Amino acid sequence: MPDLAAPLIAWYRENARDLPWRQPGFGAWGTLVSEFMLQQTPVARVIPHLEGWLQRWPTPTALAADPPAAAVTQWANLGYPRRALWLHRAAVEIRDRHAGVVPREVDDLLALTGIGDYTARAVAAFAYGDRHPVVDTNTRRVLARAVDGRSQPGPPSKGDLAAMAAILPADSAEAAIVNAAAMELGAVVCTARAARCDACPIADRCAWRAAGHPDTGDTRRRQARYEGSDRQARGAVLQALRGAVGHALADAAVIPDWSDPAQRDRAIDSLIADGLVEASGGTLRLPH
DNA sequence: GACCCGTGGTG
DNA sequence: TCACCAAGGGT
Repeated sequence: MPDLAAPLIAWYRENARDLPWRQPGFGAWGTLVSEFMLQQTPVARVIPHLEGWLQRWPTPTALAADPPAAAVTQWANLGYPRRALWLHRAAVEIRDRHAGVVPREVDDLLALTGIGDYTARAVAAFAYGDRHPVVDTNTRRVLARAVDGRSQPGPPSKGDLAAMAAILPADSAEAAIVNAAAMELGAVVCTARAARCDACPIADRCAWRAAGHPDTGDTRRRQARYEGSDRQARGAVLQALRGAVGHALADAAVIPDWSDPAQRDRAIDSLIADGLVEASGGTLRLPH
């Protein structure tokens, strides 16, 4: 396999975007919060929310001292509000199990609520500088193209970590840069729709480009339609409860005019099951 | 491994 | 317009 690390590092040093979590001394808690927010939410939408969150809760212990409702409200419209709940749970776990310090070991990070293969290694590599493969959707696409000669990656698998580990330099600081560079390249150059191969630092050693950019098919599952979905109903319920800041709402007063009453009830039940909503005495509120 | 989970920008 | 896409993770 051609050396991908060296050109990636050189390109990243010249072209990396100036993002908040890349500031020196941003800290492991800041990194952890940003990674939670970045799970399936675009960078541009995360940035405006990050500073306010960290100002309100500068440490895991500070967040853990407030009720989950505060986290879900502060989360605002970032989407997938379960992440706010899980981030709060992770903060409690960090306080109780790690004396309020974001752990450094991947296994300890993986044991926290809401942290999986990507986020655990992102924190260990970017906040603590340790040598781990970090694989997100951008990296998977870059590797699928450059190494496998495919237009899109296959389904996520454990093999993704090994594939990334195979191109990491021995030095841990350089390895962290290669991880970040692969993500960055996928985000701004080797994008899902129209790859800008003219601006790519590894175009001369890209298997996909060498093969003439074949369309090798797309195994990804189609995202379900949002309009009319249960997710939309859940979102509407939660938005109503967020607006009620703290106090409970009568069950019947929550999105009363929803076109599908059965779907409304189903949404509320599933939110209760997730722990995002509390029901008591015919009223609903965010969890305390 | 399949399916579920929000929200908004974009080509 | 509308399907696609986004620094994933839990069940």
